[in-house]
Amino acid sequence: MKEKVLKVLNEAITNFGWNVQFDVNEPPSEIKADLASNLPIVVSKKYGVSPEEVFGKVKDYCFYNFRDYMFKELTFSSPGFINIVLSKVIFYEELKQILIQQKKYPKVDTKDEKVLIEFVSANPTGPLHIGHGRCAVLGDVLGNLLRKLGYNVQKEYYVNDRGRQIDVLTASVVYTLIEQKYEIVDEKIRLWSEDVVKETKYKGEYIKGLAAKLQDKFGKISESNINDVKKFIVDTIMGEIELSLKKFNVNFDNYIYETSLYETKLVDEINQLMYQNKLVETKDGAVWFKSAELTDDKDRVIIKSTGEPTYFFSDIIYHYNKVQRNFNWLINIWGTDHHGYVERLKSACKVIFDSIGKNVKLDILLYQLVSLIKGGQRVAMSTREGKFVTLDEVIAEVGTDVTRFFLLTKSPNAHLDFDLDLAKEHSLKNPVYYIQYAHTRCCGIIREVGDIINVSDIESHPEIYFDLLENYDNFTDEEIVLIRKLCFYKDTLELCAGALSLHHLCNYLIDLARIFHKFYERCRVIEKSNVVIYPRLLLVMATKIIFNNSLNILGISAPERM
RNA sequence: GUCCCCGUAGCUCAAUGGAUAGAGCGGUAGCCUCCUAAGCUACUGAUAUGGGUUCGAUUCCCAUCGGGGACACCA
Repeated sequence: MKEKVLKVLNEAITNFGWNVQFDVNEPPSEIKADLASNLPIVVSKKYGVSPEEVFGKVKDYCFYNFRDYMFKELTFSSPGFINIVLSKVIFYEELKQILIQQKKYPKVDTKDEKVLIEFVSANPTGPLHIGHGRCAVLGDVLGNLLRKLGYNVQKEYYVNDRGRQIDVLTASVVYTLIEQKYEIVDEKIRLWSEDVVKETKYKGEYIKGLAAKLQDKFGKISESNINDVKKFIVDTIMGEIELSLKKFNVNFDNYIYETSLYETKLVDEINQLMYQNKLVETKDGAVWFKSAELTDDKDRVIIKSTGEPTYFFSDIIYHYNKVQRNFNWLINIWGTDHHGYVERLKSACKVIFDSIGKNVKLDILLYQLVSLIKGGQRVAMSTREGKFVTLDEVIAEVGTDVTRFFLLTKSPNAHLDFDLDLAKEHSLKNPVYYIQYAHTRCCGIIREVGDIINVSDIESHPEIYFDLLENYDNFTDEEIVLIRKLCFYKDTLELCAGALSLHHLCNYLIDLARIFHKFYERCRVIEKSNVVIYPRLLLVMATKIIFNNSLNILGISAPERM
């Protein structure tokens, strides 16, 4: 809707030789217009023409070319806004598309970009907690949205299954086993694990569970099978993580393991690229990436003096690997605790992608961490210390729909306090139920109407009934507000895609639900004499479609009854 | 010390530089002979502080105060 108006207004100013950036937005509620634009004042500023004059010219142009089809009324308000009342034709046009396309609405052109969204990627060292949940839902829903808007999207989880943390994890589990059954572990491994846990170890309850499983699976643990033990521990934890994600209705297309990157030729290729382009140097027995020459404040190690690659090196390989798979829009979703790492990776990727002549967009989306409040106290979460409330526990307490919605309504940039007690108490009064209830009311009406007329007829051939809509002249305020809101659905999706955040859609839905509940109170579809008012029925059907489609993007259920 | 995010109603959060700052929860008072009252209506109530830029600032800039986070040959 906005897009169409924007296009016409742009055409108008181009016609007069002006070229400016301006907005088209919904005006404040006290202004009786569908859309408003700051175009007059913006042009006035740049070209020294009075806003009134700009308005006059634009109005004439719009009315001459698009009256009836698009504009009903254009008015000026100071200091330089143009208020737009749209013709009902354009609203009906959109409404018809909703009814015809149904689940497929809004149909869009296929986009060229091949998108890879990498998110969660929590280290396989323990269960997911609520912070991972936020990341999971942000990525999952962003993927759904971009898919809906015509992009080819893959959702990927990157598993860091090597490095020191895996050693510490393995040692922690083995050490726990030693405490219970000393003789199961060979001396060499015993000494190794005791040495590692002296410094740091994982302390959660789940470590004991893993130790028990280890005993069942291996019987005896020695140097010869320690790598299998590591793999078993990682696989077991990843199995749990995948289960949690599934319960949370988060779906990944692919899991990629860090170790698998080292089994390919990528490492040699990257090394060659780096040396060829003089991006690295050897110093103190380690290999350094010369990032200080880029945007970093100092150089960074990629191969330690022990010969072990660092996480940074793995990440360079991983991103190279993404591009090798022909993705050209990479979106990473990270916790804000990684913000210092953003520029480093971006600049490294840029030089490497440039050197192989690939044009790739890399967006790194940071979300603020979630603080869990329990008993009025902030709970510091630490996987290593075993202090956390798992995602599973939260879901069990308040449910998937409520948790997802709670995590999505807030802008990723906002700190988030998840008060577990409050969430439990409020789960029955959650806004998500307000939205779902509006949907069930749509279903209820359609069900009742079904007793009087054949509804599936209308659903399969809505175009036959459009005349009834167009010839219905006495729409009430509630109906007009509802129609307008439905027609702005697509704009909301575009807004979310532009901002890479779905909270706008959540707010839109709360708004739509309120508008629909009001409509429900004021505008009966079935009159007492069992007469069905068709235009209203079509509105209800369109509303139901919008609720369904958007809840589907959010991964939240749309129940028929509650 | 350097860097990043945030500070809006009693609480949890909205508001791509726009017009009289919006919701939900809570509180107060009403509304079911009628498509589910998990609803509707009315009232209640907020931009941390001080400057600046702008026709216009919750939004941008500077300072102050407060909260969270990051600054490894960890991942």
